[in-house]
Amino acid sequence: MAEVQLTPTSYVVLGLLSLAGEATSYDLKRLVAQSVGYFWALPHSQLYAEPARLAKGGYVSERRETSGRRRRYYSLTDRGRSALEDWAGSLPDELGELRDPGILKLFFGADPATLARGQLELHERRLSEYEAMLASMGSHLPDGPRLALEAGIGHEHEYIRYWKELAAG
Amino acid sequence: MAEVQLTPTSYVVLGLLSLAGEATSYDLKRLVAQSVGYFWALPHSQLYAEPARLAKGGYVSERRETSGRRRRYYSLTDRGRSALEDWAGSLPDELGELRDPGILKLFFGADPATLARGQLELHERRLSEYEAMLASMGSHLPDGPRLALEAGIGHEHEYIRYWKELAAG
DNA sequence: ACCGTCATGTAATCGGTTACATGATTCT
DNA sequence: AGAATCATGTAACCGATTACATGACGGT
Repeated sequence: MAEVQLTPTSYVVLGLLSLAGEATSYDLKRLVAQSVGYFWALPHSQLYAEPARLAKGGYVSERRETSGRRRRYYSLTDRGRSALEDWAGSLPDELGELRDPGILKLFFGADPATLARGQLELHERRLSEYEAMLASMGSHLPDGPRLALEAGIGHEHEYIRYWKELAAG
Repeated sequence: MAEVQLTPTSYVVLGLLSLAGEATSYDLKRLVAQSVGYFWALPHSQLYAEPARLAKGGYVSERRETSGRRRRYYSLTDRGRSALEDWAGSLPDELGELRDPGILKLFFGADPATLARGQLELHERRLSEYEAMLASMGSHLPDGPRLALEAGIGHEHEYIRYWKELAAG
């Protein structure tokens, strides 16, 4: 059982497995797209590579179909579940960064008004999507995912406030 | 002159060189720490590797001291300046992601109130830093950097509003 | 039958992170 | 003189991105 480093990607996989039970990489891909993906996306190739890595470390177990597609089904081991709980139960060591491509361009000389109008449109569209998600599934969403979605909505409001001011100027 | 892919890291380097003129990797390291670093950090090793990469692509030129420390001084070439302008002048193709470690933990089961109190403290500290920066250098900051800083401040306010609500619950 | 999209992966490359290393200054 | 920090890099590993590839299935 090799030593594998647990990255945020690892916890996304562990977390989704804890919600979904047994899942294939393709299942994970769809789950990401429908849930965390809106604020923490992963390319599907990672969802093939990462469970394999986690299996090496003993955090997940693999069961493989013997016929047909021979799909690999992954599920949490005790070790995996406990790693996930430790992680979720501890305070983050550091804050995230804004890392917004639009703000980076602004920093290095983009024209504020032009940029702002473009960004505004994108953020308004995204806010609508988030609000549609909340309206449609909000009530039967677990607390964590719902609160995370509300965080996303809050930040979209802030982006819109910000770019609107610049779009005017 | 090899084909090198221009990443956000590349544009940070190009952008800083356009502001600073000639600079060494160490100069870039200090510049990042005092400017973009607060919303888009880079490890110092990247500030050694990336200018070398950019030189291969003809975006920057290198001049090396012949005595003493034999420092490498980099500066923009015409190609580099024009790549930077093209980039800054075009609209970002896609929006950034929130990618906040705290929100990720929240999504996967962290206790909201406990987490919120921790995050709140960190964000309040960070907000103070940003406001101190704005107060001290705000007036003689170029538009781009100042607007970027204001974006950071706006998002910190939003984080504080958000976590405060959860900290109470 | 055929075509498109779904489903399921693998391979290659490369940027990024982490760790290591060491000469020069500055402070005590 | 010694310690600590500044300054300046290099090396190794590895996670992430991009591209390639192909069998299954559902609809026309």
